[in-house]
Amino acid sequence: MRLAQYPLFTSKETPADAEIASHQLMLRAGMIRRLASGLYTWMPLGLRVLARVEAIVREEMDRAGCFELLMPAIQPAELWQATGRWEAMGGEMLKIKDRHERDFCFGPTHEEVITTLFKGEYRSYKQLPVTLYQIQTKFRDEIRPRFGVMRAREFLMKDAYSFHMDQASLDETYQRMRAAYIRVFERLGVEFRIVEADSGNIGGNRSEEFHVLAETGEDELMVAEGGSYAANVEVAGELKEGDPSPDGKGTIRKIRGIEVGHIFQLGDKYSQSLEVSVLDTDGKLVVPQMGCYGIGISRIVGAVIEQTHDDAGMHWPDAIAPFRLILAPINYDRSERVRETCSRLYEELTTAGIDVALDDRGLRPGAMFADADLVGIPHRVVIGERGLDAGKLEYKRRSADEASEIEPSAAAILAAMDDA
RNA sequence: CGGGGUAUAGCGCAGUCUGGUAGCGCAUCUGGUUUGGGACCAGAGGGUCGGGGGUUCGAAUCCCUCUACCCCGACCA
Repeated sequence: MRLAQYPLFTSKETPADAEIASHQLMLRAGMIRRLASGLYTWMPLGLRVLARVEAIVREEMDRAGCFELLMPAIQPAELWQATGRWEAMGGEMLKIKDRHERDFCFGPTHEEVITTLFKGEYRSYKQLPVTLYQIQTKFRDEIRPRFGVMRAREFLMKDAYSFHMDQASLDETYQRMRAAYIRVFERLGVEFRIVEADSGNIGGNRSEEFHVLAETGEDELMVAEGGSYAANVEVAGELKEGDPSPDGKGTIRKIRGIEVGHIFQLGDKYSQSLEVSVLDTDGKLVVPQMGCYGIGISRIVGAVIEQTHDDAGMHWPDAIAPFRLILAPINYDRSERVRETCSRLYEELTTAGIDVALDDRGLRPGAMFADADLVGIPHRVVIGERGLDAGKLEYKRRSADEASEIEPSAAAILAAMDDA
C-alpha cells in the first residue's frame, strides 16, 4: 500500500476521553473512531488488523472441522421467551419492535437461534456430532461501555455451537475446540492463559476462559506457579496469593488478564427447553448435548495492544500487523534515486507476498518514523541517499534499539525479516 | 441505576469565580527557508462557546432545565 492517499489519521495528541493505552493508541493511530458510547467505526487501518485476527480464527475453526454459517443479527422475542432468557438477560439485551409491534432483539448471542436451526434440519445420530459457527457483530447494552473496543456495545465475535448424542462426544469436541483455541492464540503471537471459569447465565457445566495476559486486564486470575492450576476469581473462591494450589502442585499467584475466549459445555439446557431431539441407533429419541465456544475478535485487537505496546506506540506481532513492513524513504520528494529504489523494492516485496507499506507521503524523517512506531509496523527499512551511496539499506525491527545495514535488495530484506 | 466529573475551532486546552461580544498550542491552507527521529519564519482559513429557557442594556461567564461523554461500582467475548 502506498500511504500518500491512504486514510491514515495519526495524531500526536492523546485523546482526553480514553483511559487505557490500547484505546488511546487505537484512537491516535486512527484505527477506530467513536460514534456513540461503545460504538466504533473501524477505520481502514484498524480493519486490516481486525480482518487478520478474523482470518486466523476462521482458519482454525475450519481446520477443527467446524462449518461456517451466518445467522440473523435480529432475533424474535419468542425464542428467548422459550428459554426464559427474555427476562433473565435483563437490560443487557437491546430490545426493538418492528412495524407490527412485534418484539425482537439485536442478538447478544445465538444459542436460541442455532438450536432452532438444528431442530429444523437434524434428525439422526448419523449427522452428529456437528459444530457450526459464525463470525458476526453482536450487541450487548453494557451497563458501562469502556476501554474502546475492549468493552464495546457492538463487537465482532466468533461463536460456535456443537451438538452431540452423548457426553463422550461432547467431551471430544470440547477438547478439539480447546486445542483449536490454543492454536489461534499461539498464531496470534500473544501470551495467554487458560483458566477454569464459572459458566454464568449461558448455563451448563464445564467452562474455561482464555485470557490474554496484561497488567491492565480487568480480570484477576489465580494461577499456580510451578503447577497447572488456573482459575478466575469466581471459581478460585477463597484462594489467596501464596496459598498452596488445590491440586497440591505449586503456589498460588495472582495475575491479570483480558478475557478473549470462553468455551462451555452447555449440556441440554437449550436442546431441552426448545424441545430438540434426534434418533439414536435404537430408533429412540435423544435430546442432544451441546457445547458453545466464543472468541471476542474485536476485543483481541485491543488486548494484543494492551500486552505488547511500548512508549512509542503499538507493536504488532507479524501475524496480525496491518502491514508487515514499511519502506521509509528519506527525501522521497527530492531524490529520484530514492524514489526508484522504493518503487522497485515495493513491487518485488509485494510480488513476494509481503504486505508492505510505502511511505510516499514526503514527510520529514522524524514524523515518518514516529508514525511507523505508533502504528506498530513490525519491520522497517529506511531508504536514503546516504545509505545508497554506500550500497546499503537500513533494516530495523520495531522492537530493536539498533538498526542494521543490509544489501539494497528485496531478497536481503526478506532474509532480515526472517531472522527477526 | 447510584456516586463523581466534563462539554469553548478537527484534536488538546485557557477564559467562567469578578458579565462587556473569544484566545493559545497542535493540525489545516499559502509563500519562503529547510530536510536521517514529530523543522523554522511570515501570512491565512476555521467557533450559533453541547441544546432549550430565564436574568440583564449586554451572557462562554449568573440561574433553571435537558442532552451527550468520561471516571468509580454490579455484568461480559
